[in-house]
Amino acid sequence: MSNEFEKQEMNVTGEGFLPGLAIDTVIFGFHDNKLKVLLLTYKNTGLFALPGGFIRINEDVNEAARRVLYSRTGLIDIFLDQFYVFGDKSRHDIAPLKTIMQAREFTPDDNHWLLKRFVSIGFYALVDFTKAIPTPDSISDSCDWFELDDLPVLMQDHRQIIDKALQTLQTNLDHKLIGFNLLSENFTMGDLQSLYETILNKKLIRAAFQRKMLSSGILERVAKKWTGGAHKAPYLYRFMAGR
Amino acid sequence: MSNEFEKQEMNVTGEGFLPGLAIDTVIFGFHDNKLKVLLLTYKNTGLFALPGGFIRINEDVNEAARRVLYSRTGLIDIFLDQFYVFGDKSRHDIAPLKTIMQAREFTPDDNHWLLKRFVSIGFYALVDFTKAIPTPDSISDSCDWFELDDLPVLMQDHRQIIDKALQTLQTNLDHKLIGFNLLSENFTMGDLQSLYETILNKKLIRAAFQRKMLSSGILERVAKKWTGGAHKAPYLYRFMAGR
DNA sequence: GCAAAAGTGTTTAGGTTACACCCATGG
DNA sequence: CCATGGGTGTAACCTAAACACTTTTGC
Repeated sequence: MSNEFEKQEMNVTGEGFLPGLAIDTVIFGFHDNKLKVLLLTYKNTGLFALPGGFIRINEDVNEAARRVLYSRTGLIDIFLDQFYVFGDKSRHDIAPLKTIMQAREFTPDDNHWLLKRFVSIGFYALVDFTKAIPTPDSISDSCDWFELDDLPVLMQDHRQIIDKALQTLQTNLDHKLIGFNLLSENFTMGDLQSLYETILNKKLIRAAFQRKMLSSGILERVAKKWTGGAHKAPYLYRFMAGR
Repeated sequence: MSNEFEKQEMNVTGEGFLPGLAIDTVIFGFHDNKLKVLLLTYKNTGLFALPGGFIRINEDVNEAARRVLYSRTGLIDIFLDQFYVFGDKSRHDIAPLKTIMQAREFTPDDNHWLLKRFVSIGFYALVDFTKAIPTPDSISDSCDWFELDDLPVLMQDHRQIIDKALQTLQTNLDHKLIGFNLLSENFTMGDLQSLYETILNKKLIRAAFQRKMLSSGILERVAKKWTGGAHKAPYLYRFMAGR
């Protein structure tokens, strides 16, 4: 179903899309106690990039971002938010784009629409790592998770976009209580704490963390317990639907 | 000096500007214990709008916003921040634009660049009311302060833009300590408190407010005192340069 | 039994609220 | 001298930090 979009993304005129405007999404996942982001890889070029896309003529900007998120992960109803517009003229850098196109046997004209200056609206998304199905787009070879503290060199200003997204996530984590979106439906308090510790990059006090979370009233204790380790079985918690 | 821009803003092709992309600025001021915003007025049309503008081909988006702010107020080095991108397709509403143009004896073609769909980047600015010199742009008749709780009907989605800007201001007021930008260089604690009360729309406890502000360490007490009322002379405070 | 992780109780510290009191000033 | 607004002191209150203790489980 996304074939139709993808064909359009590669068309020669850029017709059907708002000109000069793009979306870049920083898709965060959490696995093995590591924060990860989803990157597109271009195998024959050594280039890495954030998933992104363009806005269709008859589409809301936020809708376009959801479409990008869906087509890279297969997920809907996911936490997704704008965080910044990247609009410096200095970000205009056509070399990597030319490389990518040429690696696909396509030599673009110098005023090909993709080589024009773009202003990009940055979005960040929080997804359940186990549920996302990374899917490359029409001009990339693969789409994979990369650890946030072990990122490859990224094209254009995509590294700054990730940094700014992480900052936003850090400042909103407490305030908006959005961490759950990175975990599976049921999780232990330990899972949640190590998620927080990873995002904020600092140790938290176990007892204090537990009480703060419980007193916030948004966690529901699921009666079931865990099976596994050589220690007391932790409760499982769930984000309460009733806000 | 802004003549050059303004001529361009009215040109027929939109040449020199990024297509389909605009800036809208919510410029906040504070006077007589009222929060105000700067609006452009179109006298022969009954239309009101936020100051806005376009981004020049060779200009950063944030630069463009500073240029708009400068050309409407004469102010530089002002608090100015992005807060949201308004990109719904439903905001495309050409009727008011046609009205404005026709009121200026200009009947645009239906595919005039100004009548195309625009995505707008919302900025909010905090200015010293006494220092700003409201200045209309080339297509408006005047530029004036309006009380936030007594706004006229605004064109397109500008009312929603203001509402979202106010929300952003409210949530950032404590966190980022940006209130000072709305006052003159020196102010009393009472001034600051009534500013906070106006923005947050609730009464604050005097003693608690004073201590919180003083303990934040960003206020410097200026030795001079106030002349005036039938009561103890309050200290004047100043925002500390040393962050 | 012991180590490890989980859950909770208790004490302490720091910040906020509420209330009180004194200060300065103009009428 | 008193009403008014400004500044600070004090105690009550609440939340968070620090620490301790108990529970559960696999080895």
